[in-house]
Amino acid sequence: MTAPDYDQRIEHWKTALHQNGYRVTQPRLQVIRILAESEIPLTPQEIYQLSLGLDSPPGIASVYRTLEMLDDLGLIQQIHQPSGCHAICPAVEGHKHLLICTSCGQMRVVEGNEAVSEYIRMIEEQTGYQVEEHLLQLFGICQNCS
Amino acid sequence: MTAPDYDQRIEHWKTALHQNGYRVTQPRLQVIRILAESEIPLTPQEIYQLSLGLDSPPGIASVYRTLEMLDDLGLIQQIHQPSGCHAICPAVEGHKHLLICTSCGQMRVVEGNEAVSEYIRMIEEQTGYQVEEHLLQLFGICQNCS
DNA sequence: AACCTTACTGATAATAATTATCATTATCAT
DNA sequence: ATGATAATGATAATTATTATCAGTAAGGTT
Repeated sequence: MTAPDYDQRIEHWKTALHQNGYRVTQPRLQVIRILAESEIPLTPQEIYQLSLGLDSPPGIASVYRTLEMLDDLGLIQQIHQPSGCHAICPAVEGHKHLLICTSCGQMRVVEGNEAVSEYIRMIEEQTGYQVEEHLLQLFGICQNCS
Repeated sequence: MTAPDYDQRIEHWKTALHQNGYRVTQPRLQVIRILAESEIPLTPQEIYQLSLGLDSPPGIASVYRTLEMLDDLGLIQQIHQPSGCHAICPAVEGHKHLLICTSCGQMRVVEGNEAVSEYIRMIEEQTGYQVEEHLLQLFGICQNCS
């Protein structure tokens, strides 16, 4: 993610806090910066460990509280990896999916596709289910690592 | 899942244990039966709770040990739900996906599709990633619940 | 710019989930 | 039936997450 994108995301998140009646506090900003800056998904514990390098780092409880708030606002999402399930990254909006390198962990957002939507509609017809949500994540080796 | 399928799966799993040098013990069989029998994904703790209804139920440690073994053998897989990430079900082989009812939890296996494979190949070309694995799970409301 | 309300914080206790330890037991090849 | 040993149960240790509460800081108001 380039610098302007990065700053823009942070501004967007700060605005979202404001508009929802949350205060923009130092601990929250520290967690937000770590998340927005990272190119790989992070666990709550990893975020906490990274924060320890900062001046007056947040307590572990505030890390969890901030993540819960960001999740309520839909600003982050969980990554579900074969190796573990509590890594977190900025939420992917709309019809997009995550592509994650199993070697270096780098993540990349890719566009969804009409073919996938079509597949889901077909499954709905076949099964009678109303599909409300889908989880599609791709794992592989990125160009750097191969 | 019909009764013959159920028995067949248990026989298959027992054979797999044998062929990989694992002993077919009572605690393992108890966990295997609970998993094969269930129509919904179960957490380790739920499996343990269910086992308490049996004669001489396995210890919690054996439940975890059995799940680790079954996972190593590729016989089970984890379900990644928005609400939590440690539910377990028998592994889906080949190009199939899981469809899970967010109301009653019932799961159903659906066939994959050439369109999905095509989408993944397109992403590979666009990004230079070699996609080795993908996670596609659909969540919705089943016919019974709607 | 100082004040005031109260949402938020850090420290830590409590809870829950998972893993490690080890003496005893049960599996299964012989 | 026997013996080697993989596996077990009980429980301690570890790790992750959530709850509690007195003190603090954000930010609207004056």
